[in-house]
Amino acid sequence: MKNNSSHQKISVAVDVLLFTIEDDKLKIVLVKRKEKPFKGSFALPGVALRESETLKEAAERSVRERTGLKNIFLEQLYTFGELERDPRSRTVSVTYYALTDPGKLDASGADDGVSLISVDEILKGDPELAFDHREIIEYGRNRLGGKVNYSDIAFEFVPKEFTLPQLQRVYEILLGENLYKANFRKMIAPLVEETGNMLTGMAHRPSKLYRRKQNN
Amino acid sequence: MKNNSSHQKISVAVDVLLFTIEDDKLKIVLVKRKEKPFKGSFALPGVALRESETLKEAAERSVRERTGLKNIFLEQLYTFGELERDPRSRTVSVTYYALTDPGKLDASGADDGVSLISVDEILKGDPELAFDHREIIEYGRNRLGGKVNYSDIAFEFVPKEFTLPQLQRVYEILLGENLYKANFRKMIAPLVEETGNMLTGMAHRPSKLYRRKQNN
DNA sequence: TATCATAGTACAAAATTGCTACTAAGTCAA
DNA sequence: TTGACTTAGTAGCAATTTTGTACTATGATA
Repeated sequence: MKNNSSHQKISVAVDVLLFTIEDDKLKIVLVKRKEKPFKGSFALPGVALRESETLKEAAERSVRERTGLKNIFLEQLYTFGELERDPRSRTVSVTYYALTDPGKLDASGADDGVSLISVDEILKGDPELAFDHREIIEYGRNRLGGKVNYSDIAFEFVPKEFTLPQLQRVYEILLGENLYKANFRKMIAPLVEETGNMLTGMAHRPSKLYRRKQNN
Repeated sequence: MKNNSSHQKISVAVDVLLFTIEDDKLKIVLVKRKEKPFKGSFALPGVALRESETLKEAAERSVRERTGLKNIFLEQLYTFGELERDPRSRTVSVTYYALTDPGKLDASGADDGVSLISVDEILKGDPELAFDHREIIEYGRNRLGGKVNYSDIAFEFVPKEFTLPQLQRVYEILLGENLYKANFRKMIAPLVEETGNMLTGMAHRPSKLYRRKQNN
């Protein structure tokens, strides 16, 4: 850590990958760029880091300015610093990933110009994104897949009260493979408790509603 | 990602946690600061990011300038951006961790002012480090512990030819717990192959030397 | 009221992990 | 030269976890 180069020409940006699951698909919030370069292309919501805010605060601001969401799950992902990432100037981008259930996102009153796009489609190349944002999303997608197994991130994608089939579907989408119902329930049982309510009106047998167990 | 703030007051540093295992202890390379602030304290080796280099290149440069080492294992750890990290100016520090076996480090002809310090001692608070470097090392130490189980980082701490007891010791130090010999060998067997050589002159039964299997 | 589709449970088979106890081999002291 | 010592390496069983199948339960719908 030195400060010998007194005139700094390197910009610091904070970009956010805001994931949610809707219609059984992993999706991400993108914004349509209104300026060059990549005018009209989709890009990750991001901000320039201010001197008076921490990295995480900048990430929270980015989410809030675009979607109105506050207090959602947010963790640092990776920092990208290739030379030609941004044609305007040398920019280092610290990325965060945020998770939310689609209900909160709908209710939050997001900007125009904010879209929810299927991550699978993006990774196939459609639509093409601005900057290196497709690669960033690919990296984030892989991280999510890894994190499912040794953390509780799956809960971030469902409402406070949820059914086990719902939660299992989240696991399956994040892992990209189907799970055995019986095994899934054994695994998840210590983490949840019944609310006493049922999810009815769905045709067929209704399922019990659970909530996340707090302590433990 | 915006560039509306044309005069950038935020510095970008790249700091490296260079770990090795020596005398059955996890150690880290620190340098003694020659300037204020924290003059005389130990700190992580770091550099200011140059406009013409990527983050990883800066990390490599930091390792090379201090220790002479090239081509060692290097991965990004985390980016620290609290407001008061550096009393001189707002500094975002992108950190990398590097791993090496102590043999390479000895042979590389490191600078004066470069020390190998026990990580356990540092985490206990002795010696006290400059900036927030103790917290960074704590974060890196935890990451190492987690990574052992689902990656091959342990191999980075041993020479090209190694014995299974040596490798097991590395696992034990990183995990902080003892492993059963028989299980360890079953787990590691698919990853290694015998070289045909033995490590002799050690008193007691000599052990076979192995190398890492390449493909697979 | 029977059928359908999904919710939820019981339980065996297979694989892995945890653990103990053994045999093997070189050094060193007598 | 030999036997004790200490570490290297292996065999194998017990306990647990994971994998998988097959069943029963329940409300909606026709």
